[in-house]
Amino acid sequence: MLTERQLEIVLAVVYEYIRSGEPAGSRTISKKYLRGCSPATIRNEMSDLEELGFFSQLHMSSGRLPTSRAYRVYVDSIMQRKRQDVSEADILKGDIRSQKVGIESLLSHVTQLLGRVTNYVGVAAVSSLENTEIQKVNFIPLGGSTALLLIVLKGGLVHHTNVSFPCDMRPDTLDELARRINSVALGRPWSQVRTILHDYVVEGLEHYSELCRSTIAQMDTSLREHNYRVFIGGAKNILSLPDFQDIAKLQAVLSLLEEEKALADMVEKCAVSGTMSVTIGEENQEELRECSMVLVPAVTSGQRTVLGLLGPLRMDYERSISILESVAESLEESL
Amino acid sequence: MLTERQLEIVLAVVYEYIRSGEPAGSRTISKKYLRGCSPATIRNEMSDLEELGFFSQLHMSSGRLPTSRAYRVYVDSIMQRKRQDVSEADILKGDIRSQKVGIESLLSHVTQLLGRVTNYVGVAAVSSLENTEIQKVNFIPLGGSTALLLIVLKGGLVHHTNVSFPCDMRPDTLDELARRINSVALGRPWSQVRTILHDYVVEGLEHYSELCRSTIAQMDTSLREHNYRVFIGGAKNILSLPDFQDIAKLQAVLSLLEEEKALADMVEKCAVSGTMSVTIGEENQEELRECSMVLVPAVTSGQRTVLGLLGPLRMDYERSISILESVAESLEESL
DNA sequence: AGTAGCACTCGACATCGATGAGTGCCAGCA
DNA sequence: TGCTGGCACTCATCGATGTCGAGTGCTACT
Repeated sequence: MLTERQLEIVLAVVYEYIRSGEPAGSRTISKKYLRGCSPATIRNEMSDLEELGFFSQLHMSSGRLPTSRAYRVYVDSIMQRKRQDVSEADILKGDIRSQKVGIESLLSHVTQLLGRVTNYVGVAAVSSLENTEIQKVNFIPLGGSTALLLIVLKGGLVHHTNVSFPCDMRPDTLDELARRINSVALGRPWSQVRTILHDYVVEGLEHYSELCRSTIAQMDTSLREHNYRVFIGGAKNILSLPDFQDIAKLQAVLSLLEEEKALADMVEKCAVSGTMSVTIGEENQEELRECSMVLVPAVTSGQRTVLGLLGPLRMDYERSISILESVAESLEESL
Repeated sequence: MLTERQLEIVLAVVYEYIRSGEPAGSRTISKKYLRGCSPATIRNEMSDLEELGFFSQLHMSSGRLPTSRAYRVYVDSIMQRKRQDVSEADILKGDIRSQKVGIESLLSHVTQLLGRVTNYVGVAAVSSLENTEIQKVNFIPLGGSTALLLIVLKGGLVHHTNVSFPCDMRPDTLDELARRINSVALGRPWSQVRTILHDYVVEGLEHYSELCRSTIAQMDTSLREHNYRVFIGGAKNILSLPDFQDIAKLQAVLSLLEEEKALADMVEKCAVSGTMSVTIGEENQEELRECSMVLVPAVTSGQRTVLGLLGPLRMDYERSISILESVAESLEESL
């Protein structure tokens, strides 16, 4: 669809814009990247490419700004090239290996690290339930007909939520309920436990079956809302980027970062696909129109973990991807 | 120290600045607040007050900006006046009462609510340990010589941390250890448990005494770092305030919000004093030079809870205080 | 098809003057 | 002594104006 030369021009414009932060004109492209063509030729091609939706202009007679579509071409081309490792990778790995205090503080630390070295926003998420083996379920009576439900997952992740029962529960009733749920849940992921417990009535004891089902329903709604635990590190970093000097853009990004749900959705997609994902500008939802998000999955003892970087459209995709991959790698070693 | 008239002028300048966002000049003050005095008189007084450190000028011949010192006088004067309730208080109370899903999500919801109605940053913190009765202690083996330590506090707050032992532990050894710690800890706050378990050796069984002490030490360091669980809501709000159009200021605030430790320190002071605290501009640490923080303690079944608002120097102290107090009140009812 | 040249557009930047809010100071008045 | 009016001065803001340079579109030429 694109000629060889058109492709080169798109890549050059994107590259130059990422490098310098300023829209590239035909002269620059001709001098720096396509010495064989005169500026006038480039101009004609650029004009065509603008019609095709790869470039936009701030005003008649400014250089060309790449659109999301151009970035997409650029990123795809990066992905095909053999990736070289970043020199700083080793330092990062050392830093991560020296931390070993449980998955949650580790991930929180990693997001801050990612944010610091890239100057973008570091993101990490771990699936708190759906596909991770359950290690223990426990009820702590809170008085009256409510109790605290604790679920410990295999990697050491703890999920807790308040549940209420149709009637007051004595502590030993709760213990018995926990024992029954444990006998089913142990070593199984939630997705299985849910269906098994739903049919628990076959076991006989009507009373507990009923309680189990009600509890399961409450757990389920709570967990659907918080299926991923999301960590964010270094949101302040993007303030220093020239791309976010505009307060309105900042506001959009920050409001997204406070909406755990939206982030969880993006993470979910990456986790199920199991491959790196780069979503650029308009490919994202509303608030992230001006941003790109790079996400890489990490395989950690059965838990779905995802690391990511949120940066401006003109983020350094090549470096971001390298860093994320090497951090994900050392995370996998650590867990 | 200040004459009656000087005090009036200070209050008027602060009030006018909070209201309009622009430095007030002598003419305005004379016309709006001190009709009895001519602008010239006000000028002379203002000049004196500037020397005394209550005002500063952006440039020779701009109106006077109140300094932290002037805000302090203003806030002290507000506190003495009888406080009238805000009309929106009822709505807030209704909103809070309708939520009842455990302390953590409640606080998280409250911070967002505070942020939304005031356009400042809502803050909430709850002391996770030191002075709250412990309800249950539990170990979950994580394989090898490490385990997950779960501590459930009276209000339903869960604290968990990874602990490691000098040797591999069998699950039943861990259970026995938990049983022993529970027998001491149940119904007591951590501050007591710490000293009791430290002397646990008298009980006899050397092995467990040693394990207890080692565990205690690890819990202690972990808890010293995370003694308060801090919630933040609506950081995006301050972006729309004219006071934070300057990116540098924003950066300072955001970097503080990411530092849980610093916030915890402020909260701690408020919690132990048990009274409302307003810290203004320079009274705060470095990053908050341009901000004020209002904190109110809430008494919730033995747990130290603190609610707060972080806003610009010229925040509406009167309204902020009223809102915080009524929210704190309904929080106390809810728990 | 590719190139060179030329006119045109538009943002960035500096300059200039007018305006208006606000100050400091001084002399006069109760 | 304390207050007031008057006056000169300062400084930010705003709009008009002009210049500069980067970059384009178009046309004619090879």
